[in-house]
Amino acid sequence: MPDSKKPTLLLIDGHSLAFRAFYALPVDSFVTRDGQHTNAIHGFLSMLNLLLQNERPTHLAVAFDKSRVSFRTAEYPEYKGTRGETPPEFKGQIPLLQEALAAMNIPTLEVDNYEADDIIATLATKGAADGFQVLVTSGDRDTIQLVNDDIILLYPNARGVSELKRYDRDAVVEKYGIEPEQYPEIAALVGETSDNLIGIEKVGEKTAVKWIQQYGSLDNLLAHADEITGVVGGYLRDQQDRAIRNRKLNRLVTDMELEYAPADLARKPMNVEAVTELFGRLQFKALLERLLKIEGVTDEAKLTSGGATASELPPVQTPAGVDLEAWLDKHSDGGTAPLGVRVALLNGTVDGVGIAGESDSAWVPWGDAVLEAWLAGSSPKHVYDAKRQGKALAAAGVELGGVDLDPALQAWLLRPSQKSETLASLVYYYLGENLPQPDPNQLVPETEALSPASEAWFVRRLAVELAGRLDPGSLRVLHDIEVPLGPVLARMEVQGITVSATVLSGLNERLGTQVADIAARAYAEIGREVNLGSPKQLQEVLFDQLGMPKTRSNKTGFSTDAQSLQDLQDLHPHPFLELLLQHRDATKIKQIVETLQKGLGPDGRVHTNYEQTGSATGRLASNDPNLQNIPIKTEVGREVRTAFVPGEGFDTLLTADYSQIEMRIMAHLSEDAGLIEAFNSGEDLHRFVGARVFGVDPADVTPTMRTKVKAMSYGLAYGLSPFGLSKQLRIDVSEAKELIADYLARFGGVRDYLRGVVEQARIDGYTTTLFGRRRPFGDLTSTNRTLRENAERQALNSPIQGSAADVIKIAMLGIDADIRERGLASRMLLQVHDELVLEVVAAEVDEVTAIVTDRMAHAADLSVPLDVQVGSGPNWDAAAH
DNA sequence: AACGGCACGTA
DNA sequence: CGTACGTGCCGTTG
Repeated sequence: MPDSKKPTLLLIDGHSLAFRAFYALPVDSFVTRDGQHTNAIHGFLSMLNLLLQNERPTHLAVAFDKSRVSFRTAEYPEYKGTRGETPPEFKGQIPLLQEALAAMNIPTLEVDNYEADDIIATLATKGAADGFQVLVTSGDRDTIQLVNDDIILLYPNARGVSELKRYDRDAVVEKYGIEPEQYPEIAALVGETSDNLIGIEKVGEKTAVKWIQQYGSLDNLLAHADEITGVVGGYLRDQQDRAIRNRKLNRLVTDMELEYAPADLARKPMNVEAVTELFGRLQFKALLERLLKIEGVTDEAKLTSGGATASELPPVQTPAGVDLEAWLDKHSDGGTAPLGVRVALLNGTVDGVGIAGESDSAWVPWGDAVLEAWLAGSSPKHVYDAKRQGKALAAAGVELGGVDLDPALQAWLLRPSQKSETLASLVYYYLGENLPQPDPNQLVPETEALSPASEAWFVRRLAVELAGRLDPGSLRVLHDIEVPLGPVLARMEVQGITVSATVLSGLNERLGTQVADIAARAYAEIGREVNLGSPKQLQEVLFDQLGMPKTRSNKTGFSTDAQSLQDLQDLHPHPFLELLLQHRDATKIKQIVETLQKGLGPDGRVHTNYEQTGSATGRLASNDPNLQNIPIKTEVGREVRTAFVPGEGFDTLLTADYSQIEMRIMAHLSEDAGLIEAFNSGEDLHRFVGARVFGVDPADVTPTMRTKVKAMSYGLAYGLSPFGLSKQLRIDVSEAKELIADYLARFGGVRDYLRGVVEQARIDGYTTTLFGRRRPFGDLTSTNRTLRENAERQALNSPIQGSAADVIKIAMLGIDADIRERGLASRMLLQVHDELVLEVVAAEVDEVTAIVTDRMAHAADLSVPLDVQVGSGPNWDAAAH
């Protein structure tokens, strides 16, 4: 056991241990759903877990080789030359491992031109000198040379990484018969196959040890080389250059310049949220639990409250009235410098507001007129999740004004694929500090919640930090689109949309009897009652009882999705299949109806929540309830839409949608002459494209041709494959392939553009929309095909979907501004990606139609017109044209 | 009670 | 083996 009086520094060779783990664990047993191999990561982290548990290091770091070249390969190009290509399954695992270590808050080091062992040697030597008990974990024998009274080597045995052999000085002497410092001399004489270092012929470990024991060192041995008798003596004299070269190469560097000193490597609490997220992605469930247990974490709050806040918090002042006015003026530099703002809620109502400048903070209880005026005014403010905070203030009667930066939006623009993060996790991630939080499960919290004033101070710091990390394009999107959109969305949410409870309950009742009726008939067909909603029970019915051919397989057996059932209907017709499909349709719509009923507020309206940071492309997401997936495709589905009606005091619902906005954006981005002409010609798009693809007159494009071309056009922007297209159109793969080839040949600009998007993204590491919104991609260079191709399709789609999202958001800003400026009563209620729904008073229909059409059509200046379809009616279904 | 998997609604 | 979402149910797990 380590010396208990000394701090313990654990140093790990990341590559060497990960590589050992890779070979110790079966590749195929550790693969995520996405096809990412994880055996090396899993093995490494298991080992790390054991080490943390058994050795209880106080300080910890992991070193990696930066690349395969180092000063050693520069000196001797054959160094490690026998090592083959890195196995493709291993390659992507190192970055993920590093990500895991980062989430666990374990420092990793890598330095150009040096190997991990040099970093370890430097830190170990320094650590020993600084009074640490040092533990080195490496699978490289060269590290034996580091062992001394303060440094112990933990070396993996043949069984992989689950057991580590402990080498202190005595153990080395016992095993090799020499002192640790002498080990590299032995190795130099014998040679090291794995490093491609050839030793002296006929000299093995026995001989080398004997010589070194006798002469004390390699230098002394060579000085007395003429004393060695026999054939080996001759070899030694002839080949001594090899030994000298080997000794030079296997000497570890102990005086590197490093960014960390041993004392900087003190263990820090891990970022539980990031670890949980990543381990979830890697599907390491048991490992996560073990890790949390070792860390002594039962939940996140405990951990974050355990960590100290590194910064000195500014004192919390409590100015009021005129003092507050002076305070605000002073700390905002006369209203020019933004202040951090944090609204504190107590039981859902505003309790007060924390405000902070660079080094001062204030708590102002609610009810101060100066505060309210300042919040409503245009003095610049940094507010985390301004939409939510603004809604809380609005409920208390104050419209939040002057929002300058919002860290929630900034963090999303920086990493749009990340699930939205809490203020605490952002503080942790970007400022490296802990935001103390009380444990919500404790009645008497161990940790006091941080004052809203201090939270505001963190918000301001975060905003500034994140602004510094955003590129100019993203900043433009932030300032011109996302920040101003917040209050627009907040108003839409608060307003909600009236839904007729009568229509819903009538529909629900009808669907209820329909579902029961279909179920009864289905049971009759198979002679028993099963749960038609259970894929597992359906599999029994279809494949065992009815003996139908097997469909495509999934994790729990064979698929029973609609496509598979359709296919079965062709291969093995049975009335049960049709009934099952009908049952699915009816229950699905019934579910949606019931969700809407539950969402109906006392005001008779449904208030969705728009997740502004909910998508990776820039789209909005809607939840609680989701109003972006209300049925439209079927007759009954559309009945749901008839329940959406204008509210009290309004006369009609107005819908406005972009027709083929993604294709138009593709036409613009690709500058394809044919596609641009298609949109400028005024001809039906699919007819025009069909004529080109099939080489006929537009008038001669048959419905089949049009269907094919339409599917093709929509699929293009998603990275559609011949296989996928063939399945959708129920045609041969060869025909699909031909269709794609013909299409791309006729629209070469599109082909070049799509190819170019992916290539550029591979180079840049991100894609960009029309307005500068970025989406980073890591897997475009992955050697894992599944991962890479997924990333390619996402990269293909992101600028198109994302630009469309930009466009409609800009239109929404314009519409909202116009309506408010003109003091109209009509209001914008819903956004469904390419469609807006407004409720309008009769007298304003023409004016609102004009505003909406104009703002939508002119939201972006493209090389093709943006066509907007507007309709109005007594309900959402009727309003759609 | 929480979670993964499936299925399916929208653009 | 087509992008982007959210929701509900089932069945398993704790």
